Amino acid sequence: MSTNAGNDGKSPRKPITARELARLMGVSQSAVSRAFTPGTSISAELRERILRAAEEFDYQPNAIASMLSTRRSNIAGIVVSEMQNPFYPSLIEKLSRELQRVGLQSLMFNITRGSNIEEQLVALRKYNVDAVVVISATVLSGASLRWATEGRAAVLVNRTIPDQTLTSVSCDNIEGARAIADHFHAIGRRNVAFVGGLPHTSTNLERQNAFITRVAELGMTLTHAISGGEYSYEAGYKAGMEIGAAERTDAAFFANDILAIGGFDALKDGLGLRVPEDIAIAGFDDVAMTRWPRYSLTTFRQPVDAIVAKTVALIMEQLASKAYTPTQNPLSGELLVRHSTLGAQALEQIEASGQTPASR
Amino acid sequence: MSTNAGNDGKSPRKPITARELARLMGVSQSAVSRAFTPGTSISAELRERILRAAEEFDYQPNAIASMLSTRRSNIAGIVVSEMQNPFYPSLIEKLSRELQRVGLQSLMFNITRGSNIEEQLVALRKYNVDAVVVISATVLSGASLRWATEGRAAVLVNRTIPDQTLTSVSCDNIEGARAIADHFHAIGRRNVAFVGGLPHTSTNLERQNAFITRVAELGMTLTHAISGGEYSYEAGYKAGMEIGAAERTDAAFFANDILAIGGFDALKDGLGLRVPEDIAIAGFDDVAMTRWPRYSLTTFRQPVDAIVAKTVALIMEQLASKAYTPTQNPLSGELLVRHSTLGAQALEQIEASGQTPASR
DNA sequence: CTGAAAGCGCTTACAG
DNA sequence: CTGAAAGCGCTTACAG
Repeated sequence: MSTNAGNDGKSPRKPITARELARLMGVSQSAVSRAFTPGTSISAELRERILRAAEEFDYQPNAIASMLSTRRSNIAGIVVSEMQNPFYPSLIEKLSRELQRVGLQSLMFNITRGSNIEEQLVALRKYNVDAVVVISATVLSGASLRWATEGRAAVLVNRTIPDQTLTSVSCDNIEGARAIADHFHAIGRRNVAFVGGLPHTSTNLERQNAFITRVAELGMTLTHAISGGEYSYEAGYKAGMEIGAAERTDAAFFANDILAIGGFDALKDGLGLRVPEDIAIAGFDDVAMTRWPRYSLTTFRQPVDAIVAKTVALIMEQLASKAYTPTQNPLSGELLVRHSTLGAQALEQIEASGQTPASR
Repeated sequence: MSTNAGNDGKSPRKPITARELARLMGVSQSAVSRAFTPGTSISAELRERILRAAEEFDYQPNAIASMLSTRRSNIAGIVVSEMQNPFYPSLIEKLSRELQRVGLQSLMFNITRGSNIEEQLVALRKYNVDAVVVISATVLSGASLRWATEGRAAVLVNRTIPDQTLTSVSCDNIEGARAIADHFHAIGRRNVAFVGGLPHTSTNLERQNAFITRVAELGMTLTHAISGGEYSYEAGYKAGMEIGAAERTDAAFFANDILAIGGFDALKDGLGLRVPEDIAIAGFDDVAMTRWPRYSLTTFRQPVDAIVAKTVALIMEQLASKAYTPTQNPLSGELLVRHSTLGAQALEQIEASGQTPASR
């Protein structure tokens, strides 16, 4: 790091190149390049000398040039859309951190709904990203996804495409939704409701189908199956008002935590019901808000760290091999039982007997 | 978009280059390049012909090569750190959208606290980003920021460095904190508390100083000045318990909404106080949660759209001129009075008389 | 281990 | 308006 007196913003000073550094040192430009590339044939001594000089002259290899030579950009494109759900920012942050660790910088591609989506995806190809991670339940068709990711490592996170021609990693939604249904049954509830989020997304469909199926298997009654239309507090609130108005439902599963929290407020504050005595409420994801004492929401925790780790591992694998077979990777989560489905006393009993998931 | 039968993931097929397309068409490679560069001298007819052929052969200019030639990456690095605060994901999303609109793709750099920060910043230089936007209250020193942004357009969002040698755009924290103090005074409160977040950050310091100063000017008593240590629900909750225990305070200003919501829950649920009758609560930012009926939190709205627009405008300006003078750009926000400081009746009265900010 | 040279795929003066 | 050619700053066979 060198100071640069007189630089008032934009650089008047061009960074030094490998060739210039080489000339300065009386070595070849190839040597400079090799000094910065691990595993190349260069004596430890020369490398040392070059790295020291580089430090002194503030030289750094130009990544753009090296991308052009190697046809490797070391960039991962992360395709995201709606970030309303607090689950995603934290997932993205962890993912980008892990990618950075294996040498991939994250280029974010924000897909705006509505506008021409394919046009937005061309950037992925233009920038020659080595890998793409699609974290987005949005309206991208399987065809455009295949086109955009063609020739590069690609993983879909928390979404799948029907023909499964692309690798995906996700929370096991079926396991989760069944666990919630089982839990409702175990605490004696028999009239249950389901509230969905963004229709036509795989997360939503899987949670809905698995829940409804399990409810039937257990002989419980499905009082409502409402589509919120989106994963939002407002949609959850509205659905909560609808469910509470009918007075029969004693447990409600919302397809994600934000919906559930909206529903919670509607049922408790909006309608004056007691949670969980009158109605038990469960969500999905385990976002930070669920742990607020006010909510203490029972939810199914998505295994975020495992999702991130698996995603990165699959990317590296694909990057290393020329041909691979797409795989689907549902990862196990964990049911977290909290106050919104169990009163404090019941929770304590269960915890004391050590037979249930922690409530943290 | 062409199908590519037999591609099972990684491409066996190299994308076509400008030279190949040129040969195919019997034109020069320069012509192909010009066809894709607006404002270059090429006949409309030739351009048309080339663009059609490009479509047919699925040709797209290689952005990496063009970066090397033009020494323009068309990439903006966005330096972010903690995304706990829901204010930031939405800011980042909008920013990246707007940057995309002016032709800059966003490369996200996640700075992890603790680990070597300068090392993390070298990527900004290696990737030759044209612009950098630092959205982060984190521990980056002015010196490392100057080094990392040297020679490129740079804007700090919601943070400043002491010597003001870098351009910054932020919400006018002083205006906001004063407005809150004035509002507390106007509704008859006289014993007020302040709760801060991340110490040593400019947002926190400005809000704190302006609030405390204004409180003194108005002759109110400052009962507490607590540092939460971080911008989190938990810190707010803890501070709320502390403030409520003393029984004197009738209004509390939390340096951001997340803190305020934690404080709200502590004061209302934890201690059984009435909000706003016993204690009025105000936050800062206007995140979505503040509009939840449960909270209806009075807050100072950051002008997010204006912040994004100004940031992008400044970036473009810097990109266009060789030398520029760093400027500080505090942008006006808006006080949103909601139920956490005014009872429903008072709110209605005020709204009817049309003399106050909307509560939306 | 080291260097000279070709090449990655564009852009852009320079001629015509 | 169009083309031939140099050059952006690296990497990497190829010789030695």
